[in-house]
Amino acid sequence: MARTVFEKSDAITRVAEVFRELGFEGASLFEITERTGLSKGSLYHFFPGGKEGMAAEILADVDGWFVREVFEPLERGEPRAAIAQMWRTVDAYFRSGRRVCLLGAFALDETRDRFAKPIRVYFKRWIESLDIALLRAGVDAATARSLAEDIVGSIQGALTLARALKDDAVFGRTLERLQRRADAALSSHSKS
Amino acid sequence: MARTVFEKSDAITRVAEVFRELGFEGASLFEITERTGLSKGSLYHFFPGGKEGMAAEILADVDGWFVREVFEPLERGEPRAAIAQMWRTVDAYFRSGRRVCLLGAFALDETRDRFAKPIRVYFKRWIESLDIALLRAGVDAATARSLAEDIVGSIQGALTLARALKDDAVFGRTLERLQRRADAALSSHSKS
DNA sequence: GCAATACTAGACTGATTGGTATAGTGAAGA
DNA sequence: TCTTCACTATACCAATCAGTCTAGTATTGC
Repeated sequence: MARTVFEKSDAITRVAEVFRELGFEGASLFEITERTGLSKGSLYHFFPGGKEGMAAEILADVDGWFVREVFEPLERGEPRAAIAQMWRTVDAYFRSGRRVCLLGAFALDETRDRFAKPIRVYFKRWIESLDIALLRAGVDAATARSLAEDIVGSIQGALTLARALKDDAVFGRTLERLQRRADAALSSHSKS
Repeated sequence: MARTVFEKSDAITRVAEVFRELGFEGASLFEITERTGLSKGSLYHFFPGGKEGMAAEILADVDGWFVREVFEPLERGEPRAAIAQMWRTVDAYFRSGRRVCLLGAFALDETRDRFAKPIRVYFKRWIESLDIALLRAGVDAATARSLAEDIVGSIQGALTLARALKDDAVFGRTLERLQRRADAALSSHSKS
C-alpha cells in the first residue's frame, strides 16, 4: 500500500489550514486527519504536545514568517519600500481575504487564554514595527502611532468582514484605502 | 431548597455572555450551566432547539437589538444625530472593548457556515444603514460607501485588537478616530 | 543484506460531549 | 385544597473527543 510520507513543515502548513477553517475547538482530531491526510500516528509523531502543541507550533511558525517577511523589514529596511512591500505581502498571505488570520481568530474565542502571549506579542510587534517605519519615513509621532494601530486593526476587521459577508473584495478595497491613507501621511511629511 | 426561577430573556442574556467568552464550540453545556446558573433542564426548556437553537436565538436577539437601536435610526432618523448616537451606543454595547461581537466571532470559526445568513445580514445592514445615513447627511456616494465599510470593519478590528492586546483602550481610541473621520466627511459635504 | 531510524496506520481507552427522560417543585387559578 | 403548568434538577445515554499504544513499513547508513 502506498505510504505517503510528510515533512514536518508540510504537516504544520496543513494543520494550520484546518485550524484556520474550523478554529481550535472546532478542529477535532478526526477532522484534522481527514483534511490533512495525516494519520493520528503521524500527527502525534510530529507534535508530541498533542492538539495544543500543534496550535503552539503553528502560531510560532506564522509569527516567525511575519517577523522575517514583514516586521524586520519595517524595523530595519528602507521604510517606504518596506511599507510598500507590506501591502503586497499581506494581500498575498491572506489570499486577498480568502484566508483568516489565525492569531486574530484565536484572540476572539476561548483559545485566547491558552495562547495569550504569542497573540499579544504578534499584534504588538506588528503595530510597533509599522509605527517605527512610519516614523523613520518622516511621519510625526502622533500620526504614526494612530495610523499604525488603524492599519493593523482595519486589516483584522476586513478579514472578519470578508468572511461575514462572503465577499473577498472587501479586503482588497480596505487594503487600497489604507494604502492611500498611508501614502497621504508619507507625502505630507516628506523628508526630502 | 431555594429554587431560582429565570425568565427566557434573562436566559438569553446569560447564555449569550458564555458564547461571547468561549465561542460556540468552546461553550460546553457544562460550562453554560456552570456560568449561567441554569440547569440543563432549564436550558432545554427555554431552548428546545438545543445548543444550536440557543445560538440562533441569541444571534436573532442581538440583531434585533441593533436593528432597533442602531440600524433603523440610521436609516430613518435625522442622519447626523443617528450617527452621533451610534458612537455612544456601540461604545456602550461593546463595553468600551471589553466585550466581543458575537456575530464577528462566529464569522471567523466553523460556526460561520451554520449561522452564515444572520451573520451576513447583520453586517450587510450595518454597512448599508450607515451608508444611507451618510448619504442623507450630504456625503457623496463614493465617500459614504467606503467610509461606512471602513467604520464597520474598523470596529470589528478594534474588538479583535483589544482582545489580542488585552488593552481595552485600543477600542476607545479607534472609535474616536473613526468619529473624527466621519465628522470631517460630514462637515466638508455640509448641506446647509 | 542488515539494523536502526523515521514515519505511518488504526484499534483502543477513559473522559467529555450534546441531548433525553424522569421526577420533581412551587406559584396561580378554580 | 386540588389541579395545572411553567420551570428546575439530575441521572442517564450514545456519540465523539483527545490522546495512547502496538504493529507495522519504507528509507538510510553501514
